[in-house]
Amino acid sequence: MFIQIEPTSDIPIYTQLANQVIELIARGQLQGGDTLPSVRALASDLSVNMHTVNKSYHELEHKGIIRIVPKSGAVINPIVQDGITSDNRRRIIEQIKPILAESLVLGMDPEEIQKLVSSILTHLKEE
Amino acid sequence: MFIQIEPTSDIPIYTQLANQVIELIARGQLQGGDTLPSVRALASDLSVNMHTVNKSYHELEHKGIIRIVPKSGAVINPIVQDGITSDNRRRIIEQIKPILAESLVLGMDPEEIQKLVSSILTHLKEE
DNA sequence: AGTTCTGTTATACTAATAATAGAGCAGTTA
DNA sequence: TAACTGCTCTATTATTAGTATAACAGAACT
Repeated sequence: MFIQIEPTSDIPIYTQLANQVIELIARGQLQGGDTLPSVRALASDLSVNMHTVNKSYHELEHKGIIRIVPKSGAVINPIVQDGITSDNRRRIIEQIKPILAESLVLGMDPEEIQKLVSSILTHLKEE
Repeated sequence: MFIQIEPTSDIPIYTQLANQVIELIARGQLQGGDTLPSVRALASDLSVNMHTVNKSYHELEHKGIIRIVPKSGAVINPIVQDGITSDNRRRIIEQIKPILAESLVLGMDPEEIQKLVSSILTHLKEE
């Protein structure tokens, strides 16, 4: 588990943690069926409070990315093959639209944005 | 000014406001040189506190999208033609990467994501 | 000139969130 | 059995979001 937290960031710790877990899954370094460390173990590892890790795991569960088995552990769900939920799709659009609008206003043209997205996607897929 | 605030949203009011101004600019409904309403006027219009609007304007100024002329008003900067700042580009990447990773993990393939981005971009440019 | 409007600043308060801390419960696992 | 697990409860601290009111000084307008 290669996770690094920046305590001084303006991004909440539990969000940083959830994002990095998602990236690890996208990269294939974590796969469906793999288990995440226990909240206590990871908290100790990152020098962070147990409840912060717990909140992060529940956020991942709420997004449908892991499932938490009480008294046992957190397991990563296999990547869905039959497309994305319409709910999740709506959430993605709501998140990405303001960023795309900002990119346009800051002087990027649509082609440049497409290239940037493509570059990030391939960079995520590879190691 | 067609701006609508959802007070119950989990997105802060000043962020909602800044995002909608950015979208208006991206759509061309607001152009470089146009002035934004005074903080008091817009606050009264949206039934929101003056300081909330003020914070929103300063966020837009910090992003380089408007400039605030003290004792006068807030003016929209012309869209930069000679590309985006490397700083702004880095900020965009940091914001968009976790969303793209989440899209992948939730079952979208890269082509589908590209199409979605393209669709949002054209939808922003029109009307 | 004088009034109004402007962004700005300061202070104060409430509510919600982020993060930490410690204790305990009950089921799982070795 | 003993250690570990997620979970819950309570508590505290710090920060943020939003509202509220007041005052200042420059700009704009009549």
